[in-house]
Amino acid sequence: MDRVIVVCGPTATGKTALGVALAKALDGEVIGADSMQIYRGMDIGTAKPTPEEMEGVVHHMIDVADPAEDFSVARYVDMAVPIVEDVLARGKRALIVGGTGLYIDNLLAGRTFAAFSGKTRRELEARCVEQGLDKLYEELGQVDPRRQSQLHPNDKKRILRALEVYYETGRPMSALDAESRARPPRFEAAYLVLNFRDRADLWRRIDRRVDDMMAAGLVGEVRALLDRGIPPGATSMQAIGYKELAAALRSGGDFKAAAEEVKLRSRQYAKRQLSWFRRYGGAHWVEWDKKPNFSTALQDTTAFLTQRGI
RNA sequence: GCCUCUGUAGCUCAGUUGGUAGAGCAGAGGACUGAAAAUCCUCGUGUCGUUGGUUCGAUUCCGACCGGAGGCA
Repeated sequence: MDRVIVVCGPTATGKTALGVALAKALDGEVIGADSMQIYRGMDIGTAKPTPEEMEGVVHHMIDVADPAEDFSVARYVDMAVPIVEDVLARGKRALIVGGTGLYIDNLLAGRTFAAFSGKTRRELEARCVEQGLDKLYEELGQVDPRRQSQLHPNDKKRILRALEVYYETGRPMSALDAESRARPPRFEAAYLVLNFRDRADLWRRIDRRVDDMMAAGLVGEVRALLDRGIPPGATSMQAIGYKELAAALRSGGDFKAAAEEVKLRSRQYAKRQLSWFRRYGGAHWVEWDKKPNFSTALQDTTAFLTQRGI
């Protein structure tokens, strides 16, 4: 079984830098696991690694989609699996680096995805407006009671998705899930989770990073996207930093207030990421004290990986 | 200086015809297998500004005082 190294953690904890340091130390390549860094032209707001920050380490799964197209976990897995396989086949270490837990989990799990048209989802959206979510929740109870029982009646997004999967594949989503769970994972992984010991330090780091992004011209980056006609409903425009500034640009509003909003949303996002990563059993946590110390972290993490036979 | 309004959860406020109070936001925790930087769920005791008075009982009524806002001078 091929072993892969996952470097994850909430936003602004230094995943990029540690990933690069580990890649250099272990002769590895980085495979990004970030749902927003995949979009071209979204650099500042996604804290995408610059060529200098990459320090010559090969990075995959960054800048692989246009902000106008809708990306998804399915496409991520389709693209990333062959890349990881290729990296390993060349005898290199594969470092999965990013903060999108869903992408990480699906890359490692044995799940495969059929292509969807998008038509079914649009129809379901329309029906949801006409008939109401309750009706669709009921309908899900008919076609996939097991999935329905896992979902809260208010969880519109997942209810629609479950129905979409059923109508597109002809099979209940819960059955597909069960199959993928039963399958062995594609890659065995060692998990490194980065965090700050004191939450206040993480908050400070996030605030400062947003200020830096504003100073680096985030507003201009968002304006360029809007000028290109990227619709507000695009998946890429769900990104924190982009949706708030796009709203401010449209209303001729206050960028300072928008930046504060971005800080707030980023903190809330970091909290959600933590609750995802806390589930990873056997993960090695790197907890920064005040600020990251990459040289000790490098020693510490390589020792952990060696001990795990990686 | 006088008059009016106002002071309730970290913030913005609601409310109690006198029996010690509740929303939104923030915060905390959780979920999460085809949009995920998305989406969803759970969690609300705070000298009701301070201090006297009336009352069996006051955050609620009355007085004084201390903040804040506005008006008149």
